[in-house]
Amino acid sequence: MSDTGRVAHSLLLVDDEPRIRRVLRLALEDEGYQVAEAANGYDALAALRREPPDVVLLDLMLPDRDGFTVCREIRRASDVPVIMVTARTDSHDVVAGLEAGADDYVTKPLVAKELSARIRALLRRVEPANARQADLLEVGDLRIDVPGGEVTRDGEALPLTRTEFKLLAELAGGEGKVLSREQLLSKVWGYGYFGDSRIVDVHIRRLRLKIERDPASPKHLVTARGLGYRLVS
Amino acid sequence: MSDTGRVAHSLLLVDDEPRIRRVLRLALEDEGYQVAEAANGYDALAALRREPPDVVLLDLMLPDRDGFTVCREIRRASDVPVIMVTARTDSHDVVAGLEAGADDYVTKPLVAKELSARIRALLRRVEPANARQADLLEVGDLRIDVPGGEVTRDGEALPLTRTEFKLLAELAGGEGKVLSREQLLSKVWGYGYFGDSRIVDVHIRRLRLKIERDPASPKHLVTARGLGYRLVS
DNA sequence: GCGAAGATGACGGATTCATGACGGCTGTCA
DNA sequence: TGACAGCCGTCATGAATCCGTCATCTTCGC
Repeated sequence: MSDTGRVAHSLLLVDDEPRIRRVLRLALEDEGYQVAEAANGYDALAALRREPPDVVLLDLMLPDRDGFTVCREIRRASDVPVIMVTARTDSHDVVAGLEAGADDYVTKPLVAKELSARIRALLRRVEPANARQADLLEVGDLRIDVPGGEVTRDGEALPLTRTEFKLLAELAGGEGKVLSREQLLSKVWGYGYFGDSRIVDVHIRRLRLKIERDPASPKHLVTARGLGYRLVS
Repeated sequence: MSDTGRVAHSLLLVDDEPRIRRVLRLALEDEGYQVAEAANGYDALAALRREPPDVVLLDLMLPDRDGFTVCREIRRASDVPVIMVTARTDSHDVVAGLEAGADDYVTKPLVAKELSARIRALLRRVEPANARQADLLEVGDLRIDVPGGEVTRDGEALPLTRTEFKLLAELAGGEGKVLSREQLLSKVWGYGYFGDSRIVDVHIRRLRLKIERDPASPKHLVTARGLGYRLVS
């Protein structure tokens, strides 16, 4: 899979103590997360509506209503992953928190690395379900269905080979930017490839024969002389 | 994989201490789970292969290899939910366990109710993904009745064997996506199948002979050369 | 017009898949 | 229990096609 363009995961940190929020925020940002904050249940629900995060970290003791209730209210409208973060270690609270719909329950004082690992574990479980839709690229009149391994024009499938497809998908992911032969080689052929970089030219040509209406004067798959190739709409 | 919708969830309990296994088993059966046991990593992997449970409870200290390794080996072939259950409370171990692919990490001595709640929370997260397989799939003129184990065309039942049916159902569930031989092997033949992946080709062919009007030029069960197969309408 | 970079067409080796055949295993039925 | 049919995994073979390389031609920028 191409790790290209991986954005930082976003967290919503719900806790009434500014000092704890600050500590946690710094630690989590350090782990590479993008952190938003809320000081009470009301703000949390508002923030959730406004901009759904990837994971919610929810303290149990909040000024307006307790964390269990907030969690249940979140669940009424959303499947967002929720981790309870609280000082209450009693087993009954753990059960109550999980029953309220939380995915995990960790107790303060907490170790940032552990919290981060739990967030990652949860994301690992949740991500695939979310990623299900994203992979449809469109360039000009081409539709590139990455998981389907298929390119269509006017609903008609184009018979691309594996290498051609990977090459096209890579160029399409570059959003019109010029990609050098070396970049394409390493992404499509893999890092260990030591052959002639002219191989790119040949496959570019084969691609053009299939996706360009007039392969002799390409409109989409354009040469950037001395630099590489790029795909434009 | 719950072929069986509303039957009790099954757990695989991996721990080398018979006493602990007994206590846990009783507690978990009390909570309504169906519990299988394994005393070491080797047995665990074998049991997993034989009959995949809904959740694996994995002790860290095993006689043959440590739980981290076992977990990684499980992950190499399966997405089954794993909860580490261990006496080691050190935060480094928690992180290592989660990094090895576990979904949760709980420490002994443990409270049955809490463990049960964590299992439920995990299942809640995982089930929808499994349940996504609709009961009745339609592809082209085929109707695939998954729980009924039957495929009909024009109201007429096609005599598929078990393997053929599972293969077809898996492909139909993929919604036109390309599924690699490895994916199909692990889903249809199950975790840990080590035979030749050409077995997929052979069954694809047998399927084609039964579902395609012209098996020599398949319209539905299409080859994605170098990638795998996919089912299109 | 010249040199460099890219385009083009052809070719043989290497992959990859389709196909048919075979033997072992299992469950069934007498 | 023994015969039998059906299913499954393995294999050998042959065909399709994909891929990397090369030689040559064309185009572009100066």
